[in-house]
Amino acid sequence: MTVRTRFAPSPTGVLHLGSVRTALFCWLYARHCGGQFVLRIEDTDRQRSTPENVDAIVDGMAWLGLDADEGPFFQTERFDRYRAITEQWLDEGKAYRCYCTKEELDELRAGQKERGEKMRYDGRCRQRSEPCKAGDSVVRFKNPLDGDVVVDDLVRGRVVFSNAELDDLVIARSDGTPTYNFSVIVDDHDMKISHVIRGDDHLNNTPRQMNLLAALGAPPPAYAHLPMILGADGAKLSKRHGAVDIRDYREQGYLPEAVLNYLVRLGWSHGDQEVFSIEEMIRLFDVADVNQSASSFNPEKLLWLNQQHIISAPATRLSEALITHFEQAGLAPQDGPDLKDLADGFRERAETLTQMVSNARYCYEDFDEIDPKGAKKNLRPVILEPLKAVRERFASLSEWSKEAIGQSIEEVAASFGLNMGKLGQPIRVAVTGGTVSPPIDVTVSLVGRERTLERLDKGIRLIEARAQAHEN
RNA sequence: GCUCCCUUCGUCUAGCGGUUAGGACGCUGCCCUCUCACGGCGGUAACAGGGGUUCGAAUCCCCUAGGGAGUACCA
Repeated sequence: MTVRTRFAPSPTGVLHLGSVRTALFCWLYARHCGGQFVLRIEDTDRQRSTPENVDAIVDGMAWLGLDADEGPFFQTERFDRYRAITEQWLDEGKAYRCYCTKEELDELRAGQKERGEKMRYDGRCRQRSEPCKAGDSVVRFKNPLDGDVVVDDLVRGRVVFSNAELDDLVIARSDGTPTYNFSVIVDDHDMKISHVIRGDDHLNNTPRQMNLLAALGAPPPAYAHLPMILGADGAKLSKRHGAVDIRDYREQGYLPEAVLNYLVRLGWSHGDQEVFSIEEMIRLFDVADVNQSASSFNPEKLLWLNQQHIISAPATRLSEALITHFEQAGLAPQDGPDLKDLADGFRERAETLTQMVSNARYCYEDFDEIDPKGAKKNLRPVILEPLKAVRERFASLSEWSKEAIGQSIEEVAASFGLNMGKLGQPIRVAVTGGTVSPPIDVTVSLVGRERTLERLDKGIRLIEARAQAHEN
């Protein structure tokens, strides 16, 4: 049997961390098994579905690299198919029209609630024989009255539901459109889905769907219900924690492989391993290894993983991802060093790509002012002559390389009886305007000769002015 | 209310009858060091509670508590 999984989001919201985790597990399992992954947009709720949300889903999946083998399919394009089955079931007596009004149903539920009973439709229209003329009607499925439905869940184990707990659910609204549980099973069957991998919140729907599938004469797929992801405070994932558009993570400088790596470790593990490449995830992941308890979103760990992936990513990969962040920062890559060199110089000190760009700003743009504290501490008269000497050495270097630069600094420092720290930090402050940067040889080489000389001159003038002010 | 699911350090997790309960994030001490990082070596901190079963329970069973989901003409 070939494994076919599907990710079936509803475009009533954007693609967020929770839905991405579900998508990831579906995708990984399909890839792991050499099967297919299909994307299906469940847009039967026409009031709340929007084209913007469809874009958010499709774009988000593309950024993450969660490519579908089939789809996206849209349920709104399959209404004829659902209607045909509804009609057939009506003919076969597997479903019936229900004319109950909203008021009638509210009253029914209120009474049940008062008596402490389970709130459920009592099937009062089941026996109605005459094609009751008046008003709107919905179509309800005749759920079996007794017996059990057994779900052999891949992560949950065996879960048994009693049909007595289930009621006759609506499968077609009064406007003729299908409802969720119904369209899902028709599609899963038509699309030959072998494994339904979805959020825990659907476990309760599963017995209903299995009954529906049985009415269709279709064997049920394998089910795997994933534990939910909660917010950092243990409450339901909301805008406060991470239920934001997944594309925001791209904007904030996260690498998709880091996001996926973070997510795969929520509910799944492989020994002590924390960092996984996409290939490793595919090779090692199995839905049977997923655990059963909900987990909380931890932004710090995501950040750490992002840095780990930044550190290990090929420079070309980073340079491509960096471009959009330059635009965001109002910087032009051609105004400074090659992005690959930049990435190599800065990768160890950036948790995000946006951080990297902001840390490297002085490589692409001049700064107005030197950090006052750094200047006060490092640009002092004692360092004036060494700085001048370094400036001259830099000016006469035949080759502008990290090695040549480093050697120059070392030699000048030695000739003045200084250690690296005494000379390196003043250079850093003069050249970057701040006290933090990559190793000084790397920094200087990235800033470039022209800028370095200008900035050293500026620093030298500053010290001279200071010395003079001191004398007066 | 009813049905279903879940419960190991603050967080993510390992564990699948016998372990000094392991790893990771975070926090923290030290080392490395031209700054900041990265990295290395340590530290902090957990089996929700109560009953069983067993020679022996984090591991198996039951109860309680807590958390979550569903109970729609939402998905």
